[in-house]
Parts: sequence; structure tokens; C-alpha cells
Amino acid sequence: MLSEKRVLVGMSGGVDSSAVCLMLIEQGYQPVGVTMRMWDAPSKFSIYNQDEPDYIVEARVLAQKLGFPHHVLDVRREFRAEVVQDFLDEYMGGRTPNPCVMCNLFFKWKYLLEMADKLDCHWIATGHYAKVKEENGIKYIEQGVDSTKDQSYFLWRLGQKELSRTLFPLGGLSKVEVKDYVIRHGFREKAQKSESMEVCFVEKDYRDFLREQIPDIDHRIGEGSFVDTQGRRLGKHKGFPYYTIGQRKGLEIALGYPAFVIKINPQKNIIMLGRKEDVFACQMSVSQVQVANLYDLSHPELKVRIRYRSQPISCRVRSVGEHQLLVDFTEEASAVTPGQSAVFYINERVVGGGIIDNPSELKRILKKE
RNA sequence: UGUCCCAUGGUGUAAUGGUAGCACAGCAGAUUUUGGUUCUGUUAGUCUGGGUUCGAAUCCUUGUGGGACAA
Repeated sequence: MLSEKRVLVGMSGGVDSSAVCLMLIEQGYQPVGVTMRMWDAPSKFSIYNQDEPDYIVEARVLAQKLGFPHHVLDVRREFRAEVVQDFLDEYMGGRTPNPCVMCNLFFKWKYLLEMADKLDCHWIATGHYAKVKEENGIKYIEQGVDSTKDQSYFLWRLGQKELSRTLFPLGGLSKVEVKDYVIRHGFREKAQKSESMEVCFVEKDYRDFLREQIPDIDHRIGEGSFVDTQGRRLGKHKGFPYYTIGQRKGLEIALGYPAFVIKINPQKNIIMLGRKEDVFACQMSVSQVQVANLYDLSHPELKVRIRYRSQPISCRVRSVGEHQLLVDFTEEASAVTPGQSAVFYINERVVGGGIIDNPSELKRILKKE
């Protein structure tokens, strides 16, 4: 039996995970720190020839100060092979991935739970702005109180197994309160550090990252055509992986009105452009669906979020196969993007999610009906 | 070959003798735990030479380039 007092804390070295450690101690838990080394981005090393990224050093220093053990889990190879490879494959297939969604379940929680077992910790905790609530014996993710920081969208893939052992101590706090809390506990410099210490592999522009990781990408794909909604050629583009649905900036084409990417055809390397109103959709199909309680999907207040930090929109869903849903929007939905997560909410609560399909899949379903 | 028309930022256009403006594109910043969106700011132009005029994108003329018609 694992110790209910011991908590494995995923520490990124930043203000959020520091607050988590402080709070857990205050609440009587015994934290054990772990920092996952996933990707060595150059910007994470402030000193030349330093053998560990800054955030690991910072996490270890904090654990020392607070008097609990700290471990480093080097998963660089696995991260490259799973999360980064999936990211690249998705773009090469003309889709727009959510690496954070992939990373959370298939990566962070997987390794955190393994490690928690080894280190005799019943709980794992992270600095995500989200809550875990239980109803009728089912654990649900709920939005964090600070709606501007809410991260529930990225967490939809966590299942009962993960949630039953997860603590999100920051879910009831705002970013400002977290910073105040950390300052009150004598870590002013942590609170003042610039945002985004989170481990992330794309430094600036994901296009540069693609070129770096797939050196022959331009040879493999190359230039293609922009066309209008009638299929007339408008100009040329640099290759479909460099674009995403709803994109306006960087198209380098002057049509007299703002143009948006409305469709990507990776087979023909053709990108369709249109006006703002052409980006709206009324339906989508969603695969890899995961729902804790199927009844939730027929709730009248059901809404779906089709990208991070956008308003959830009202919808009706029906099941069209194993782990596949057809979603009808009852409100305006803009730039439905294949590869992005569709996360279903009832008010604050995440009741499920899935991955948005290519439009061809939607067509196939409609034809079959 | 002849006649006519056109030429303004990167693109499309406005300004009929009086401060060259708009849209799109570009760039920069803000925002941001994916990509995108959004907001703010900003660069940049009268095809060439000559003339008329206080003053020329605008009128006259030379050349260059493009288009239409005629043959």
C-alpha cells in the first residue's frame, strides 16, 4: 500500500510548481520532487557548457531549501520518439497537433505514476490550473478558478486511473494569488521570474522546428498552389505543413481583403483560401473519443471547445462508431482544425474529448447516413 | 507597320493643377502552456528625360514597358 501522505510533485522550477510544494507541505503532505528532462532547448541553458538545464537546477535548489528529496528523470529519448515524432507526423499529414495533450497523458502522467509507485507515493501533483472533482464515483477535470490560466483543455485525456491519484493544488487560485503566496513564503525572485518556464520543445516558430527536424522537408514537399473556394489558382505557397486552418498572417498574398486558410489538401499540396465567413463550420467529426460517462454527452448544456483559450460553443453530438462522434454546432464555430482537441464541457466540467478529424472523414460519415 | 489606351508602395486601387490616401501583403510590439486568431504601431510609391506653371501624379513632349484595334 502506497503512502497517502507522500506526493510526487512534477517540478518545472517555476513559480507554479514551487507554490505547489509549499502548499503541500503546509497541508501536511510529504513531497518528493521530480523534474522531467524531456528536451534540451538551447534557451534553457543560461551558462555555456552547463550540463543541466536551468529549470532542473532551480527545482533541486528549491527542494533542498524546503528539505525534501528531488529526482531527475531523463526521458529525452522517449520524448523525442513519442511526443516530438507525433508532432512532426501530424504536420506532415496536413493536421495541426496539440503536443501538450499528447504529452500530458502519454508522457507526463505515465512516467509520474511509474515513479510514484517506485517511490512509495500515492499521489502525484502538478502546477496545472485545473481541479479534480468527484461525482457518482467518477473523477472529472474541472476548470481552474482563474479562467485566463485554465488548463483543463490540455488535460482531457487523463482517465480515471490518472485522476484518482492526481492533485492540482492551484485549481482554486488565480495566478496573482499564487504569486502572492510564493512571495509571502520568501521566494520573491521566483514570483518575479518571467513566465513560461514550462518545458516545451518549440522555441520560436514551429516552421523552423520542422525544417530543423526534417532537413529534407522542402525537397519532399515544396511549393504548392493557393486556390480560392471555386478552385481557381491564386498564387503559390511554401508547402502545406507550414500552414494551419484559420491562419491569416504569413500567407504573403494580397487579395484586397484579409484571407484565411480554410482547407488543406496534403495529397495535392493545395491550400484553399477564403474570406473570414468561409472559415465558419457547422459540423465536425471527432475521433479517439474518451468520455467518463456517456450520459453526459446528451446533456442540454453540452459545449465543446475546439481550441485552447476560446469560448466553448454549444453543440449536439451523436455517436457514429467506436470512439467517434459527429458534432453539430448550434453556435458559430470558426476554423475547425483537424488534429486539434475537441473538449466537451458541461459548465466548468470536462466530460470528455477527442481529436478533430479531417473533413474527408466527415464527408464519409455523412454519405453513409 | 499604323491608330488608340494605360503606367501611383510588394499587390490592387484613389487623388481632373494645391499636404499622394485606402485595402491587402510585409515588419515590429502586446497577448499566449499547441498552431492559429485578435489588438496596437510601422516601413514603403507617382516608369525615364525635357517643358508649361507660383505650384504637376494630374497639362504638353521624348523614350521605355504593357494592352486593344487595324493591316
